[in-house]
Amino acid sequence: MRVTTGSSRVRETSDRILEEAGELAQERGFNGFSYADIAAALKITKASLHYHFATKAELGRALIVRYTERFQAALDALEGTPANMLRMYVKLYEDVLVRDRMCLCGMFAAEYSTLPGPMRNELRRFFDKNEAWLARHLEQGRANGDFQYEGSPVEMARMLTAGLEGAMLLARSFEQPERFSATAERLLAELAVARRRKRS
Amino acid sequence: MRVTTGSSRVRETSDRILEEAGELAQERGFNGFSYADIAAALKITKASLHYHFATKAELGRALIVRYTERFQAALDALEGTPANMLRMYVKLYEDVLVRDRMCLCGMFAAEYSTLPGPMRNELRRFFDKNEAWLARHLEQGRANGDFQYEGSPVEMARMLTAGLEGAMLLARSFEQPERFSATAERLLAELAVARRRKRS
DNA sequence: GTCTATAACGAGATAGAC
DNA sequence: GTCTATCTCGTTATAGAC
Repeated sequence: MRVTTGSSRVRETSDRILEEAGELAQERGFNGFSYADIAAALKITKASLHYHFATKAELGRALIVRYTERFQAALDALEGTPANMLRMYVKLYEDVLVRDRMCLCGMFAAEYSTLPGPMRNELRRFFDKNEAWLARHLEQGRANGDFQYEGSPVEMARMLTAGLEGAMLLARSFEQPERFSATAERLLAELAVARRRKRS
Repeated sequence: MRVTTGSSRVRETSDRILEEAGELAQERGFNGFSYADIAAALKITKASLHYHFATKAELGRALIVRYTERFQAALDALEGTPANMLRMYVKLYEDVLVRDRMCLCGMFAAEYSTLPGPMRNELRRFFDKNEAWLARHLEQGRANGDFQYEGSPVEMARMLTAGLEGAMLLARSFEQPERFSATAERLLAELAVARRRKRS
């Protein structure tokens, strides 16, 4: 069994496949890229791809698992007050968008009805993890005075996720990443973060 | 030239094509259905479809135009106070979702990078019209006391659209339409509608 | 306006040599 | 683990008869 660290210089082929497929999926969606696209980019054959990921459904599932792991790792690395952590959370989305990509899972969510079952389940796990992280910090933020809002933290977490995913969708359609930032700011303002900042 | 009214009993073939294609597109996306699907549903041949819509890009564009017209007509039919009109606006989205469909344009927005140019332009027109309607009534609502919010009506309109489109995406992925309603309620609450209702 | 027939291509996937 | 070669099927689109 090989040790796989994030800093390994020579990447396994399967890693390079996931990397390339991930980029294509975030740009065009699961139904918007093919094995031929990946093969051309990596200069290997389609047959070789099938050695690593027998079916596209399997590849798709691996993409979500990997994306979820990385996202979770990024969240775990965040530190600071709840208000600042929320700002950094939004920044994670922005970093994706400026590269002309969508959140992988937001993309797949749109294609939900055409996705194979295993991918659907993995997709929900991503959003569940997101919701849990957000709800936790929204709750802490309300407790320590960073936030002021009505309703449950979970409800608010779902509103934020919906707003951010939707804003990415629209910003991309207008090819104006600024639109995302503007809407994200307003969403955070609803938590009374910005509102209190203006009054301080 | 034939008069086309909404109540005509015998529909033109091109109308029936748009109807069926529209349903397929709202369920599976533009890249998720084929001429074969439409042909099978309408029991005509693929070749006949091409007589009415020479290319799929043309069909796609017609779908957006039609959807935009119908949506605009539905908006124009709304009456009442700004607060009530907003509630009915949300209801329009809900009606789509309970039939296991997405907003056609929210769906296409996700596929934006794979859409032909003419479809992209038409897509933006839909969202522009939406934004204009929302901004107008958000402004009136703030003037007459229905709403309380900071920032410009356009900013708020964009936040609402993003939130509603995103909420549809997520509700469908969890196969829980209630999720949409809950998030929509919270979004409206941010306009201080529900908040004041609770306190009255 | 609808049909049959078919072209031309790209998709996911497999067999089997190296 | 990667290759060549091939299969099978689905896709958009067209030609031409009726």
